[in-house]
Amino acid sequence: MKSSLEELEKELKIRNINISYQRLKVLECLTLNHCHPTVDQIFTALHKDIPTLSKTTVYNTLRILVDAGMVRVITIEEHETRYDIDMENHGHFKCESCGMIYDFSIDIDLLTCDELSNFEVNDQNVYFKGICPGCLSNINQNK
Amino acid sequence: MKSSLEELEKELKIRNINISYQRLKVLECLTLNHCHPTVDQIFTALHKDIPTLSKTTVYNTLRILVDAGMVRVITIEEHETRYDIDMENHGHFKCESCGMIYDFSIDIDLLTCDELSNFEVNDQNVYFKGICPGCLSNINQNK
DNA sequence: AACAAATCTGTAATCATTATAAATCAATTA
DNA sequence: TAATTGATTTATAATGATTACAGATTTGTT
Repeated sequence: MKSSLEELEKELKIRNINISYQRLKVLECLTLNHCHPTVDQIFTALHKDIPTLSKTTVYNTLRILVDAGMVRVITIEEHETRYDIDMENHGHFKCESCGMIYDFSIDIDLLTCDELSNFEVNDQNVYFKGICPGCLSNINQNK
Repeated sequence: MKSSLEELEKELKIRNINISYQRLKVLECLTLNHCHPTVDQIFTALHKDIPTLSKTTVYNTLRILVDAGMVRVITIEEHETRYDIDMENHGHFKCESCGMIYDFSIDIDLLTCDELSNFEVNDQNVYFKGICPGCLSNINQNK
């Protein structure tokens, strides 16, 4: 897993994205916390280190990273856009009780769908919702 | 497939939703056009028959239907909420060229995911994006 | 140091959705 | 039929995330 600032710089250079402190920090934020943050969460996290940071910069940077294929957009819920630096194919589960988002692996069989054999598939998203084990046991304890 | 207004009335009664002309028409619109319409598309389609219709009513009705489990929300794209009356488990493919949304069947294997064995899964959405066969052939012809 | 190009910032504008309150409608009773 | 009650619909205003934009700042180059 790539994590150091130097490696992130390389990743940007490969994709012809100019380097800036803000861009590196947004990338670092996504890399360190694989928590699928929202724009607000990224902004709040970085604002401590970069008091002058503008939310517009966070939006702009994320658009650049998404367009370059380094980051994917997650829209499990209406009005809750999140960002994920893990481009490997995987599913997202959102707990409707605590709001936490979990990654899970998905079967390659899903990809080989006869019906779509004549389609060019560029992007795949699998979103589940429900209750996570932690919240399930809390609910049971309070009974 | 249920389609007549009478059958839609029954469906509403079963779920303890009071019947109104607007509610029936929204339901009918979703039933006749399995095109996963947006709020605007529903509003525009019904406005011809119901000139007094308010967009707020469309929003309110859809919320009631979704809460009752008769309709599901589709959020393939940010800022493009669509509604689907087909509650059977299936995937959605959106063509990035023509914007059309296609249904496709998904494998039951997807559901039996070991990692999520301790999770309570209440909702599953599979969203693909790419280019549909029609747009692919257009692109090839124009080469 | 000066210049040009890119990036960042802050504010204003946009647009879908939600909140709210008054108007309308439907059903019931007198 | 008229009055009453409750639910639904409507129109408008408010909200909030995102985008547009223009000026300020930074960076790299000569």
